[in-house]
Amino acid sequence: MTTLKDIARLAGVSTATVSRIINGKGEAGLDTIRKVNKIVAEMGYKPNTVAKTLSRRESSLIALLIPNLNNPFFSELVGEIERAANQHGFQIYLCNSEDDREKVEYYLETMADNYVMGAIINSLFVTVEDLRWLESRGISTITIDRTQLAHPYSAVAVDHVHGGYIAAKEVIGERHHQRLVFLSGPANEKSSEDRYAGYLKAVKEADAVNLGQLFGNFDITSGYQACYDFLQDGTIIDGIVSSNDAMALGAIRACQDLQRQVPKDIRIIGYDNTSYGAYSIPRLSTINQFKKKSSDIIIEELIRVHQHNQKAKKYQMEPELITRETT
Amino acid sequence: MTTLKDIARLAGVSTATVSRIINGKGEAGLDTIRKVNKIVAEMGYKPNTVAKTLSRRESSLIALLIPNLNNPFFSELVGEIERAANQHGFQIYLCNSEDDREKVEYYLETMADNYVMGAIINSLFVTVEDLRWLESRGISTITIDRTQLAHPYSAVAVDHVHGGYIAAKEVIGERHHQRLVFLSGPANEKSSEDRYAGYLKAVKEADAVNLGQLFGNFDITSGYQACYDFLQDGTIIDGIVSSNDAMALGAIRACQDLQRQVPKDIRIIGYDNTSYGAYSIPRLSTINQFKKKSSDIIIEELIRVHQHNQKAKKYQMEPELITRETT
DNA sequence: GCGTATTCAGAAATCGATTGCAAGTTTTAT
DNA sequence: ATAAAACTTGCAATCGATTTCTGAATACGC
Repeated sequence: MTTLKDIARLAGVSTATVSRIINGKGEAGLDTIRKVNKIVAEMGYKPNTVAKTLSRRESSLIALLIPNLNNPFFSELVGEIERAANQHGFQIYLCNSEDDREKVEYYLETMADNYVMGAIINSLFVTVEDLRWLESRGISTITIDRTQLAHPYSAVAVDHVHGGYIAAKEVIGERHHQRLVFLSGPANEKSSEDRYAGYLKAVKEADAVNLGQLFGNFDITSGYQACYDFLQDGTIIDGIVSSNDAMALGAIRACQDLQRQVPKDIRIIGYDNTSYGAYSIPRLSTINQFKKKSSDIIIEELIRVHQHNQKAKKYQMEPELITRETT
Repeated sequence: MTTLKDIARLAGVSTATVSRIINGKGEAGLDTIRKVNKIVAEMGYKPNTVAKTLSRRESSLIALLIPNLNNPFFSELVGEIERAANQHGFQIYLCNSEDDREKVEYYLETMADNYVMGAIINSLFVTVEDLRWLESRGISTITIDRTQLAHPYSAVAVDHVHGGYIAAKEVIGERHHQRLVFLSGPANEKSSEDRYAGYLKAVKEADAVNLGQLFGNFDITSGYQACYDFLQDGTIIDGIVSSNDAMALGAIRACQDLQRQVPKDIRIIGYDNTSYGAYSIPRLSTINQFKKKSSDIIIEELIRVHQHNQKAKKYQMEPELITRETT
């Protein structure tokens, strides 16, 4: 492999000069620049990433900490973030926490070890102290959605209160005295609680009855279980507002198994707008979260804060109702 | 941060000695070992990953090249591989190629740049030359499934011919003169073609009629489209054998939209055993691929070949039929 | 023409490890 | 007791960049 040294030797200058020219830093004579650039091009020289990382104490990786990949919301998000990061010359360091504090700690450490430029955090098990620790290691952070944190760093979140509100309104429609349940994520999960707050507001406004929350962990099996257990004894309800699509899909299946028709007997709405909901039977109504747009914002925010040393911002995305067949 | 130098100074020995002790390499006096270890523990010293990578020209990353994350087969696989890699102290460098040759090239380069220890390859756009190039850069490779390559490196694959065979047999059952179509992945996709071969064998044995292949790209939308277009004009078929679960789910939805009952009019089987198929309406019969076991094998094979310099092996996994409601 | 400001470019330290070589010390064999 | 073998350990080079400091060369003002 060609190294900086080789280029320097061939151009008859020092490595310092070559480095400066390549990075467009500081000064250099016009003809020196031309000569060096020519040789760089001829040799197809590319700086060694690892050496660069070591000496700058910063890599071109962005850490992405998520609880799992089974939930299509996350897998789709990872894809979008990867794309957005790529456009700015960054790669993804995937950290799959499985909602396990030990794995979270492991990954926080390896993020620092690898001098990642920034970290995108989505985990129930990351504390404000963790974010501070990352900051102390020169790592910018941004939390996305589904976190329960109040912190001074960057954040992108959908307006979940509003999302829960429009979801519940869609399920209720013009009807009166509707009996509803809220299919929630893990207890203490902030975004889920926000949606629940919006749901409660809609319930109140519409003179409906809230039969409480069912708790799941965002995956399809947990949604199925929670609904099946709840409906098994014949409890009559009119609608289910779910905290995500996967659990809603599980809920549909549970209704089917218990001979409740969707949407005739029970109307159901999901949250996230993942591709599986678009082709389920019946097609799932849901709330869209603009994953693509959020991803661009996330990456740009990280770069903005890190490179230009500007202060962190909070972003709020407006959720959007997508009506399909389950409501 | 504590560095090797600090430890060396505190222990009153050279960095060389500390390095040797930490890595269990070569020789060291028993009391020196004890002393150094004590100080290492006291200071909570952890070697700098990047420096180590630079000097050893090998990192603790394993590259994972996949076409996308939308297909749950991949997202579930990524999760399993990540888990398996972690157990051996490796992390994942996620390379999402989007089946785009340019992105593949980009990632092959960055793999080398980052001195990844090994690469797990699943892409239609990687050539044998690419694998050779990786080898020349000291990167062990293993291809998984869905590749069209004959190469001398490691590989894990399900016996897709057999998988296609048992899938088709399940759809056909004991019936005669069945009219079937095969819902395929992209043309030239080896594993899909293998399954097709197995399918053809079963068709022949059972005296059934093959109406040909429909092509998709493994995502749910493409499965829906392909089936919808094919069935729209009233063509009568008895069964669909799909190359993956996502497309099968799309196919179910297409049948529903065209008033064909599943499994009464048309029986459908998927492939991969992803979680969405377990809760669809009707529940999807499928072929299981042992993602977890494969993931362990993949990581262990990479380590075996790389660290112990042993020759590459090929692994064949036997597929397993999972009967649910669509057949 | 001379002092000063500005450019340009190199030497050398640094980032934080690993490792080949050689020297010094201890063991073992005879 | 002594030569040879086997351990321990340190020096210094290396991995491949970045960056501070400094000196030389050039430009500029008057």
